[in-house]
Amino acid sequence: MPATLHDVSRLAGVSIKTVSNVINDYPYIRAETREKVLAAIAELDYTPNLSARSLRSGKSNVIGLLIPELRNAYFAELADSVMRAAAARGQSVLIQQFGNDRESELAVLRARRAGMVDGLLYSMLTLDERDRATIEELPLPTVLLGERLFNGPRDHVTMQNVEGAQAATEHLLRSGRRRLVALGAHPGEVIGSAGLRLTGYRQALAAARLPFEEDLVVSVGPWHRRDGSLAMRSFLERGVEFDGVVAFNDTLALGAMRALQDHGLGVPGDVAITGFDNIDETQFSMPALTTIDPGREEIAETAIELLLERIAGRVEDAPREIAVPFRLIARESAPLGERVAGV
Amino acid sequence: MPATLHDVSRLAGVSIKTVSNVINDYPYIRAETREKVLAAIAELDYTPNLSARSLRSGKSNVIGLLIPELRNAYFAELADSVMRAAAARGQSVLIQQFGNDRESELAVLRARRAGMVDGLLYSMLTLDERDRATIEELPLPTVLLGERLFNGPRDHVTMQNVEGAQAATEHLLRSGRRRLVALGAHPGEVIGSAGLRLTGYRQALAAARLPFEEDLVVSVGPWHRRDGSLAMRSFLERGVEFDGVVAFNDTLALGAMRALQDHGLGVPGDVAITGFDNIDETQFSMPALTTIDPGREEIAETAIELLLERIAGRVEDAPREIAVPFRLIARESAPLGERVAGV
DNA sequence: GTGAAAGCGCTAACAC
DNA sequence: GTGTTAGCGCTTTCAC
Repeated sequence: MPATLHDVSRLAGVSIKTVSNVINDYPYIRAETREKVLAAIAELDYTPNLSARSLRSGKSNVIGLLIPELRNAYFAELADSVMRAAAARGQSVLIQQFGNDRESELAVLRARRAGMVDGLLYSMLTLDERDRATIEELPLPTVLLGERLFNGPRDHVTMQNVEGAQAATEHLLRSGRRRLVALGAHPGEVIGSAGLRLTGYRQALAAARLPFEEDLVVSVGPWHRRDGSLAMRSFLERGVEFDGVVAFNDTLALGAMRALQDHGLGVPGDVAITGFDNIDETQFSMPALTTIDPGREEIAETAIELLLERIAGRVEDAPREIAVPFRLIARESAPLGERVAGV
Repeated sequence: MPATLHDVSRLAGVSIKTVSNVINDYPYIRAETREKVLAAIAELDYTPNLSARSLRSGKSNVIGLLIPELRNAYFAELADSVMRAAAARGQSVLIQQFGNDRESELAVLRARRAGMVDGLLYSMLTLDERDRATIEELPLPTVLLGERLFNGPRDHVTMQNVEGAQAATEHLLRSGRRRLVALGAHPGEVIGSAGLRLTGYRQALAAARLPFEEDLVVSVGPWHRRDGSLAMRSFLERGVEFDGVVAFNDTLALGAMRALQDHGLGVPGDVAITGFDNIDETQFSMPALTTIDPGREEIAETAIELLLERIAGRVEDAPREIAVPFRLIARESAPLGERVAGV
């Protein structure tokens, strides 16, 4: 049976209010009183009951993080960053995964954790414009992390998808590649990561006055390594000529790289390839992967910051949208300055 | 202002207890009453306040998961499995990372979340025998996942470190390799993962009547890809002959593989290599990594099960220790049946 | 500076 | 079957 404030106050010979004051660093307490209280706390090994505290105060200091799945390296690293940023501000993080389908994503949103969580960091995956109302009506302070629902109903911290993909594509073009596969498209999608990155790819081609060829666009559903690998394999069977790949994320790129090499193609000799996300692993792949660093740390910091402001009620104004700067990280899979002989 | 039980009861024209009964699926309620209550709940969009519920009931249905860090793929995948197992039983998971140093590990243990979490799943990293009392006195139901503190003070779900490492080593020996590097040792450690896996390695050598050579044991502190890569690089500089590597986890193996290939050595042609953990990525590395699958899913399921039993107070007996079965997964980096010409 | 007391929203005796 | 009520442990208003 854990000790309560009452136990402490009884042992210290003061009132419960005084104990509460000590715990909450209320400044005007006689030093001697504080000593007594602290001694009693130590003796009883007292810890405040957090349920009671949050029932009374209306704050739990817990933030919910809604992501597709942790076994996806990007989200694991994002969660890691979010938890560090949260911990630095005295907040805990309750993670909820919703997988890859719309139904469970909606289910997780519906399952409200009133009183258990003060706010939500939500990385959208499958929801879109028709779910705008759902997002708008979430009963908790919420900051969005995905890329859908622009001019959205909520604060939104985004990475620069279009610009990043454009930079990756331009990087390949600059090194002399001309026939670039876009790997990871989601047909019909416009404002999701896939749609935006495809836009960046197209913009880079247009700026270079190169034609956009449907033939070079490869659709891939989930962006896992296996999917990248399989998609590239079947693309190779089609016999379409190409000398570069703009993969829409790192795991796709790593999977594709594997398929290329299995097929006897050298990277970057025959085919140069870029990824997107800068997950840890890209530094250590063979070859090391050129990628776009979307600023994960900064996204996490900013999102937590915005959310805590909303929770504190410090801002009442319209939703804010913050685009975090990206960086192109040139590594071996698509070195800079290289010029290809063939093709 | 969210609706409360009172609001619902008022609107439905029944008492608060009746509403509570409906919510908690108390069986003996007139259908008509239940209808009225459900209608009121829907109209007010009522959700139970979880802080209040857990203050009152003493249960939060939240489980704490203490792990070193989520950016480590093994722990991300473990967390994923734990969260799925927990979700299937109506539990949420609050993850706390403590990094790689003893001090923050102790700090996380000390920071008790009384009332916020019903129990702990704790994957020990740096603590050892001298911390036995600390573990023993944790004020919450706790199930251990790491490998230290055998015959420990708590329920413990372990992977078969010794047996797994022995199987990996035997696998290499069976394919004709004779000079096997043990990669990832922690000098002086006995009952941690590194110590146990080294024991497995030694046992396999002994069983094959091969000498144990200190020269072939490579120490690596944290088991990240980079560390594996660097350690292998400096080992290569020493010029010691070898034809196989038993890496103590997958990321070490992947890093080492990279260093080997950079050095012009073929895998598995010149050097065969095995990992440990069976992280997703091992299927897609180049070459695909032979590894030990420690049974992550089953570990998660079992650990949650034991923990919930403890929380429910269904068991009062001595701590249980459960070793989950492992599997060797032979892939390209160390194929079975292969016989090497050289060396 | 410190104490008394109300009440956050819920569950569960207990009464009827 | 349903209602009344005490109280989980805390914060906070208001006295003094």
